[in-house]
Parts: sequence; structure tokens; C-alpha cells
Amino acid sequence: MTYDVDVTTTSRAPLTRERIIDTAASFADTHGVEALSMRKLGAELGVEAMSLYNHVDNKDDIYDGMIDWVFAGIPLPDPDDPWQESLRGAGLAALDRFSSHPWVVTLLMQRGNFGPASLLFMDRMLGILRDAGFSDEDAHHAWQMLASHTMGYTFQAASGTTIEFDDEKILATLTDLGDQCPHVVAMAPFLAHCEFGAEYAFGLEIIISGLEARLD
Amino acid sequence: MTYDVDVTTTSRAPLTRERIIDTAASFADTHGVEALSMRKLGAELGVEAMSLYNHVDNKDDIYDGMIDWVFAGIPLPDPDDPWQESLRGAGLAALDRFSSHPWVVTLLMQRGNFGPASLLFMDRMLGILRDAGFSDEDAHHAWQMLASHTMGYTFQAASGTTIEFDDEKILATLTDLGDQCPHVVAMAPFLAHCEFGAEYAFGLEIIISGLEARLD
DNA sequence: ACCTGAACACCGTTCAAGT
DNA sequence: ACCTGAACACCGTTCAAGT
Repeated sequence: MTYDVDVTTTSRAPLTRERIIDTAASFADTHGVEALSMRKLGAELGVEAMSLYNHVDNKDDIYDGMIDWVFAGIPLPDPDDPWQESLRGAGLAALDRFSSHPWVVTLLMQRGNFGPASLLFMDRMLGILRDAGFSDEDAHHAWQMLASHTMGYTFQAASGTTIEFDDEKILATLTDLGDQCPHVVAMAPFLAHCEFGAEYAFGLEIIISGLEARLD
Repeated sequence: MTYDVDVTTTSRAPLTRERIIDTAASFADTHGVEALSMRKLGAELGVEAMSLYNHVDNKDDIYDGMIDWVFAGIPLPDPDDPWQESLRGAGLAALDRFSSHPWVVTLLMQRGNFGPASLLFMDRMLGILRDAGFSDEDAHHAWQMLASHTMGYTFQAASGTTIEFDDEKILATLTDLGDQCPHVVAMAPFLAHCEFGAEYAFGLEIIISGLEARLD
């Protein structure tokens, strides 16, 4: 006796590049990028590692896909707003998206960002700046500043410069250097917990008003 | 017949943590961090990989040592200068040092910076800002901005946002998206080669004058 | 066309054994 | 005290073989 059911609907959905990237991204969200391996990713998808190579060039290709997956989740800035407002909105949106997937900064530093969603986002930003009257050089320059600021803060927010006082190694060097680092020691309680969102926003305003001055 | 020579001077110098870190750093300079492995590093030192563990906790410990090795090469800012000048000098010195060893940015993003040289540098910077009259919060904030800016530009200078037009993959997505990315296409010749040093310096001025405004 | 098992050339790290 | 060989549990990737 045979059953008239489509096996593909009862078993997992078919393997596609998109499904691989999606799964890789959420794996990185829960276990960290450094734990991601082809074998584990295959297991997550109910498949052997080698099957992935039918839909993806190699692991770097997956990394590139993950980066673009993050950019695809950032709403494109509205070019009809005043340029200051567009930049502000895009910056905050990017920080928000990056903060949910902080591994993107590590990948960005290793691989750059040249997928379709990244290029589209970059193009909108450059367009806003050029329409505002910036030269190509200054537009590129502004994009650079905003990108650096956003990547830097994402990293810091995801436990970067924040001193982890439970880390005995840091504590050891800090007590060794204690008297040579009076300011770090004095600011230690503050460094341990601070409002990164507010800090990012203020830095953003500094950049925007600096660009405003440049435009004159 | 025996010779009265010190074997340690004729053969390689004895293995130490310092020598391991030095060798790891220059290996990363010439072959890239991603190529660094315990086995290759051992070979470079004329020793088996396992010997390294007598002087170093593990590979992460080596990474931490390499980060601090980079910071140790940045001259500390002069606290007697006006604070604007101190920040400018420290920023340019840090960019210069980072640019010679761009792998430090990748490591920094993965590991943070809490070695003695890093903490010392950070302490001087925070001291300059606090002495200038900034609150602890603003001092931390300014440090953050400067660090993000410097790491971001180092990365970009070491082939980041610079579009490599020999990369066929990028070219393919660019021709696919061509009409949707008019600004990227229009700026392409400029994006391929630009003066990162000058761009960094101008961004630094924007940050410094933004901080000046904040101080009032 | 897509999936797989076995294999290759690597990893970081542990540990008992050498000197 | 320091170095080593063998081993363990992993990697990414290739390739011939299956369906």
C-alpha cells in the first residue's frame, strides 16, 4: 500500500542558496560566526555538508551572502527628506540592523560588502549626498565616515571596549598597571555599562554638522 | 676537542613569548592573519607547534599579544599639547601604525584590546580628554568615535570599500544592477583609487571640531 | 540535477613520553 | 623546564559514485 503524499512537503523544503544563507545567519545569531562550519550548517538543514556545494561556491560565498542578507534588512533611506534627515535615518536603521547581527562587522572587515543589497544601499547614500551638493570626493568621504562610525559602534556595543570585569585576565593586567592607568581605573564603573545607542546618535550628529559646515 | 662557544648564540635564540608574538606579527604582515597557524608559526621558529604552548596559553593568547604588539608601537600622545593637537597626533600615529599591520583591525573586532600597551594608550587618551574638561561620559564617547574612525579607515585603506574592478564577481553584480546603481557606477573610477590618508585627516578634523563645540 | 561517502590536506589542542 | 610524537576531534573541499 502506498500513500499519495508529496514527500517534498512532508520532509524539509528543497535546498536553495537562499535557505542556506538564512540558516547560516540564524546559526550565527545563536551560536556565533566562529562556530559556523559547513558540517554543522548541513546538519541544521538535514543534509550532508557536501550538498551545500551544489548551491554555493564555498564558505566565503556563504559569508558574502550573510553580509548581503544583513544589508537587505535595512530599509533604504528616503531621498525626498532633507539630506541630514536621510543620513540620520539610514544611520540609525543600519545600527539597529547591525546590532541584531553583530557578526556582520567581523565579516565586513574580512570580506568587504559588494553584494546587490549592499551596493543598492551604498548607491542611495551616495545619491543623497551628491544631490545635496557634495562633490564625488566628499560624498565618498562622508559615506566612509558614516560606515566607520556605524561598524565601530556595533562592535563596541557587542562587548568591545566595554571592560568585562569578570575576565580575570583583564583584571590581572589592570591591577598590574593600576597606578599607570588612573583614568581607566577611575572610569571603570562607567566603562562597564553605558548607553551605546545614545552615544552613536550623538556621534552621528557631530558627523552631520561637520558635513553641513563642509557644504558651505 | 670541544669548542667553548655558547650554543644558544650559534643556534636560534631561546623560545619566549615575546619572540613568538614578534614572529607571528611579521608572519601576518607577509602572509596574512588568516594563513597563520600554530604549525606554520612553529616552523618559522624552527620548533614543533606543540612547543609554543610552553610559552603561550593558546592561539587566542597569541592574537591578544599581536594586538598589544601593534599598540606598543604607537608613540603615546603628548599630554602637554593642547588637547586638539594631542588627539590629532595620536590619531595620525595610530592610523600610520595600523596601516602597516592592517590585520590588527580584524583581530580587534574579534578580541577587543585589553593588553597593557592598549590600556596605557587608552588611558593617555582618556586623560587628555578629561583634563580638557570633558565629562567621563563624553570622554568615553570621544574615544569611541576616534577608535571607530581609525579602525574603519584602516580597513578601507587595506582594500575595503575600494571597488576592485578586476574582481569578476563584483563586476557581474554591478552590471546586473547597473541601472539601479547610477551613483556607484558614476563614481566608480573615483572609488577605485582615492587618498585615504587625506580622507582620514579630514574626518579627524570634523570629529575634533565637533568635540570642541561640545565642550562649550 | 542533486545528494553522498570516503578521502585529502589541513586545523587547535592534549598528553604521555622523552631529555 | 622545555621540547616532541602520536593522537583526538575537528576543519574546508574534491571527487567518484550513487539516485
